[in-house]
Amino acid sequence: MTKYAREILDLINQSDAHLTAEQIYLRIKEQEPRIVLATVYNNLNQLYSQSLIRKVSVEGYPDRYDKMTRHDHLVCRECGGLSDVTLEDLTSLLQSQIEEEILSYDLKLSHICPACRRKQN
Amino acid sequence: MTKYAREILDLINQSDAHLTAEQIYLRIKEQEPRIVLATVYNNLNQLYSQSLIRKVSVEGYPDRYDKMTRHDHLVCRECGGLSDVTLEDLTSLLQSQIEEEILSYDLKLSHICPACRRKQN
DNA sequence: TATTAAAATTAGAATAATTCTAATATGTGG
DNA sequence: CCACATATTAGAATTATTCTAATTTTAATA
Repeated sequence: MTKYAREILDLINQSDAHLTAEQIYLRIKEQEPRIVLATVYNNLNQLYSQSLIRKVSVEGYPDRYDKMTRHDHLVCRECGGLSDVTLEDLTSLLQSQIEEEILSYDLKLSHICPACRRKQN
Repeated sequence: MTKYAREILDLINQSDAHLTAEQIYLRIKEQEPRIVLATVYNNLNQLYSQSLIRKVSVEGYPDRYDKMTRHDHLVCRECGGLSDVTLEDLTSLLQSQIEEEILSYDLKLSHICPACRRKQN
């Protein structure tokens, strides 16, 4: 694994935010001023295809990258904001209901985040 | 609801495919040759914000539109292909595990579709 | 150590999906 | 029929992401 790949992976694993490629680029750039956005994308794609990171896509927003630790997501219907939530592992419950072999699953719960709820009232 | 909105909604409700905006545009255009892609997007956005249709986003592919009927999705890890699968409704099981009010949820199961499995071997 | 080949990175153009803007058309209530 | 609101069109603009070609770095080898 290259230096950049390592740094990007560490950043994602250490951060609780759900960073976009652009945000990751800006963060890494603080330490590595010569890095370019395409390199970040290249590395993210590689890390992703090696299953070292997750990609979270919410319609209307750029993809965000996340650690592999098992957890689900709350997505705010208003602002698209993501937060982590850990619910019971549903793999076997789901697998028992279909023939198809499930490799993994992705569960997103939609809600209104506290900040947006405040704005609404 | 306008004529175009109605036609787009009907198309989505009648089709089992998970159509992209572009595909919807081409289909509607057969009957309504003057329609323009932006109109399709406008109408899709409106239908979506009225909760009359769903939007399914899989990273790496354009958003697809789907009927509201309760069901989950199988997403092929290789080709991004979507298929429907109806598993038990998990709302109350999930809601019982967190305080936050869940408005809805979106469950995607990742697998390798039969076509891609054949290619692999 | 110098040479080479492979892999990674850079720079910037290209692409694809979607949104925006301004002008025009259509529909609707008074 | 008029005036206004809403929808649609045309096409430019934007955003996220990928691609291409040139350059740099790395690793392996003579």
